Amino acid sequence: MKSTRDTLIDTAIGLFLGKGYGAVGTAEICTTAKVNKGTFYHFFPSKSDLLIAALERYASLFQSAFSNIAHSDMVPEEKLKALFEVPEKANFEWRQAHGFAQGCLVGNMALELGAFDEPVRLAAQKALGSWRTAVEPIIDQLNVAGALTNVSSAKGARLLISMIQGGLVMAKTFNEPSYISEFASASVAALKTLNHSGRTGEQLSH
Amino acid sequence: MKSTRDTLIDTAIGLFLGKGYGAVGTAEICTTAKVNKGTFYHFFPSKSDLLIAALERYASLFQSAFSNIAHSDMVPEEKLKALFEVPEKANFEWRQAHGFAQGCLVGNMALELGAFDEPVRLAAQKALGSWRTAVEPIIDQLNVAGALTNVSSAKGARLLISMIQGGLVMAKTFNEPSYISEFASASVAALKTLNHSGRTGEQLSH
DNA sequence: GATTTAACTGACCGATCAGTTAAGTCAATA
DNA sequence: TATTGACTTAACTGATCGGTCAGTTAAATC
Repeated sequence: MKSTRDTLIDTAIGLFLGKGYGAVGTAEICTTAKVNKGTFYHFFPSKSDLLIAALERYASLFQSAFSNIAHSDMVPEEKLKALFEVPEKANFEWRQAHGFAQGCLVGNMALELGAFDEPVRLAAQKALGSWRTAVEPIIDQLNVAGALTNVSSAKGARLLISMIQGGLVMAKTFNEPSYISEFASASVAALKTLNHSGRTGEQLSH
Repeated sequence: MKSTRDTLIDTAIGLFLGKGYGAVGTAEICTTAKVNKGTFYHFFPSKSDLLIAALERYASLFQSAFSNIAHSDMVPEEKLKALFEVPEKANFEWRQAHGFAQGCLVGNMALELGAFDEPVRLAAQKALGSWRTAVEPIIDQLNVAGALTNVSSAKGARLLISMIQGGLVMAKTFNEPSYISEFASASVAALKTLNHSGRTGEQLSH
């Protein structure tokens, strides 16, 4: 049996994904999770703190998925495609169940609250950072395989996360999840433009 | 002297950009615009309708900027870079004034409300569509110049809008506007992967 | 100068908001 | 058996929400 705290977090992930933060009240969270108001505030000092816990769990879910891909036995180019397909699959399933694309909790919350709720912005920043880190090994593998030349793994991974987030915005706006991976195969060519021809061992500036 | 209606729209653009939709009340909009509650509802049937008017104005502002670039005398590759620099400049200026990156009203609202407020989602969809259309001539110019081979202008332009939106998510999350155009120069290479080698005059499938 | 119209006023409404309070349940421990 | 403290309950608070409404003002129209 899932703990009450975990139930609240999972309920929050679902509701915030579906209706955003502002449009979901604590009362709705409680009735959905079948928990009383006081129980909510026993576990979380505020609605905002629940959101941060939700962001952390959501982030670790996708971090695992990205990390599994990075350390799988696919060839690096296949890994890139698989990366884009993780959120795309989630959005297709969500649309099947709810009628619309969900986007990504981290991107959604960052755009809704990031400008004035600093703890939330930092949680989103940490989430995207963790995803970037999970993806970095793939850039290194492409460097080793010769597909790339000494591309900064941080910058290369950031390009991938940025492209995925761009696709998520398009997917949610057009209610079309396939926009997420539409340009997955274009990402390799984009990465190649980041090629760095400095001496081996030299500190990268990016 | 700006009309009361226009004042409300401009005020809404600023407030919704800064704090999102849910976190801004009609009372705050009215006091900021120095307008009474009743006056607000004389011009707009609801808060949501004001948002849609704000989205339309915001969209046309950037549509003009993109269109001007497309029809300027720059070489096509310079135009691509200039495209990314429009929102980047806006975000730098906003951060200078308010301490944080604003993102983009269209992307922000699409992610916050797009899942359950269909008119807003459609307004955002229309906005992104108008930007895509404004950008399409650049793809055609790259085709003519030989930098691209028969790339679908719709798909190419969508790649650009998608990459810009991705950069905007990164910029707002990390409060770092330079992330918007970080991969502008990588976009040409990405566009080239869309090259289509079908017979001339053949209907493109995308 | 009578009438109509759009612009505008500000008090007001019920609903809902996030969050609080205090009483009680119950399993683990002493 | 007594005590403890994590957990749960449900009624409650003051503030704020989006939106309404009866009425005022001033300029245009006849």
